Amino acid sequence: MAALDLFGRRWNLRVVWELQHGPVGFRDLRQRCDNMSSSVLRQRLTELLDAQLVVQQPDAAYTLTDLGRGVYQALRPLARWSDAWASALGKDGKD
Amino acid sequence: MAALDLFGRRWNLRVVWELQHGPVGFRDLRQRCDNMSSSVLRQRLTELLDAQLVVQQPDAAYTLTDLGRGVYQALRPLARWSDAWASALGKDGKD
DNA sequence: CCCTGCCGCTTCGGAAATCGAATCATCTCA
DNA sequence: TGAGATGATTCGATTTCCGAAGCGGCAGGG
Repeated sequence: MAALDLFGRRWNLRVVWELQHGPVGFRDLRQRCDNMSSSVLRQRLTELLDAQLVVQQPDAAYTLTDLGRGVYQALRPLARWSDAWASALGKDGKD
Repeated sequence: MAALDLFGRRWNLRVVWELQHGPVGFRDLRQRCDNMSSSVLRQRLTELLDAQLVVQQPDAAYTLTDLGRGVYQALRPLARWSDAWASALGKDGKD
């Protein structure tokens, strides 16, 4: 249940999601995340570092740990579902 | 990506998760969700009703739609991962 | 050396989300 | 009628988030 708490915070899911592409620097990561607030990004990264989902390389770039890659794997069904969700809303939700 | 936005809100993941057990009334649901704020629960339910993940039965109890059950299915890998996560933190994180 | 530019990161004031307790209207049962 | 439960709403206080400015460090060029 701690997972639902960790990922219930505003950018954590997104940060892990964006980190899939490999090591990314702070400013790059911020841009990938829709230019989210740098203060919040730092806070989220601290949480993810603490949760051992992310590590910081010697060159200061952030990257997923094995654990973090596991999250990404576990997130893929959700991504697949979101497609079904989008098409379901598109079909009968005439807004 | 809209999914990451919807589920990036504070209790949405948890509410869907708790709704898996079947139709639940407002107050019961609130208790299951760690006695979250009733105002926020109402807000989240409105969002989930709007997203067609949840419907309200004639007796006013809330329950998942097919779409909502799909989310729960998509969430199960994440739940399985969280076990691995917990044991990984338990092994080398001596706190 | 000094200037410019990029980097990770921090600070801070205002805005927005969340909390939590009180409250309302309704329904049921005695 | 009166007590108790329900779904739902309101509102002030607290927490979180935002976003822009700025810090120190580290290159490269003049």
